[in-house]
Amino acid sequence: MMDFRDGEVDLARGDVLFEEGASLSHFYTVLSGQGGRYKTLENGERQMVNFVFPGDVTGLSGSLTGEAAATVQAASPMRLCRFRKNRLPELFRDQSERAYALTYIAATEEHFLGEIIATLGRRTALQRTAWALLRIHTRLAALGLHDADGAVPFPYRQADLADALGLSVVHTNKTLARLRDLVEIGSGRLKVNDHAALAEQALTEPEPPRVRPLL
Amino acid sequence: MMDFRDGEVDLARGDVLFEEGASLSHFYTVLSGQGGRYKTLENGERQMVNFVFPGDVTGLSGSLTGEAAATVQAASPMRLCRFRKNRLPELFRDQSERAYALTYIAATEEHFLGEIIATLGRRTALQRTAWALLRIHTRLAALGLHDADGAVPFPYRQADLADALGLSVVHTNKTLARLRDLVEIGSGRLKVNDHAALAEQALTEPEPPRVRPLL
DNA sequence: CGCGGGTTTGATCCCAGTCAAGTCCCGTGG
DNA sequence: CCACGGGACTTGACTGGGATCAAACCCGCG
Repeated sequence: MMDFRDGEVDLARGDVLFEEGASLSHFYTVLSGQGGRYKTLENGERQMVNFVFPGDVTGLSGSLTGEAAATVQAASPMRLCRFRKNRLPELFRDQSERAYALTYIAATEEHFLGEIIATLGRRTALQRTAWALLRIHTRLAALGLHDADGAVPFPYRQADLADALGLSVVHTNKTLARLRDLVEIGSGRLKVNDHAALAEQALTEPEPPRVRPLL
Repeated sequence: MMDFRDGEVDLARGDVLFEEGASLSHFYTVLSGQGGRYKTLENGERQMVNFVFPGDVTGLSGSLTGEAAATVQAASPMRLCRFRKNRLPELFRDQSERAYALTYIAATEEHFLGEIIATLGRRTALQRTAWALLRIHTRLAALGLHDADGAVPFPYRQADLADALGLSVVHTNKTLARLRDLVEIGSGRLKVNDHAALAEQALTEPEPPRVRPLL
């Protein structure tokens, strides 16, 4: 019935959607493009909390708690659909299925974050890297974003990967070097040559990709 | 109006509420006691995803996605209130404010997890430890669980802390030793002697404790 | 008194961080 | 057309924080 959309937003690579600590009057779903969600520590270092892919909802928790937990930045040109925060109670009242879907998404997010925590806390650089590349590839492929040879768009720089994995850029590079015949990264694409071998490096089953329902 | 509660659950120290991977027919709120939410990796190591304190909701994401993301285990005797998963749509339909509150809680959880990720990814052992102790103390104190000298219940073992911080038990111990005049841990209690100094070690402002609304 | 779980401490090792040079690639301007 | 400059990626040498291994130690309990 009612349409809660409130316009679309276009971002260029490097544009910031919102900053950590900002109070948000909107939240968003990603229509296309990829980005990252960062926290910045006192000393200026960054930690990427998660990648932002098409279909993801972002800024919801920031809308609800009144303060964005992290900065969202585009890694490629992005297009997002915008929703007004203050119509959220209305949505919950009038469209409970959609509200349910929204909560489902938040719950799924939590699930992912748990895996990231386990990875950062307990896995070696090689395992983390293999795991992350596999996850990224699987999720994007599940969204249908792969081309004929199974390569998916990958606009991130090694520094971004390092921020995500909790590693230094130098060591990230050296680790990627060790995976070079399993994985090809270049000109904005990521291609996995040997899924099984990569999974073995990650030392964890691929665990089917859990596509999220769109809002 | 309608009451969605479906009984209470009592756990003894060490009891498992549910295991990672289980499909949950219920979710819970914690009435009293403390626990931990763990993931177990292939190699048998554990990573604590977060601590479970009174007022927390747990198992919600597991209910929604059909599979618990982690194991919840009691670190002290616990009492929980149980809710049926399959009445959730009903709740969303008939009591939108409560549904909203539930989503709010999930969002807050996400916020916390983001901080944990940043800590695991970028901070040193000393920073992590100080940060965690400070967080724990602040949250429990905000719940009113402190006694006259400001000590809060702390049923966790050093091994639990190590699992939470992504450190080895040995190194956790050595790090705690370095904090010994700032913090007293013993006989199930945690007391912070010098808040400011601890915060300095954590290298991050305490950031007021964000009490969560009960369901 | 002996046993077992948790804590403490020391010695040694190694993974990943840091520092320091390149190299490669591309866009800009002379 | 080529020289220059800057950003990302590589690679090597060295260092250090935290893991691992190995012993005690310290209870509370049967």
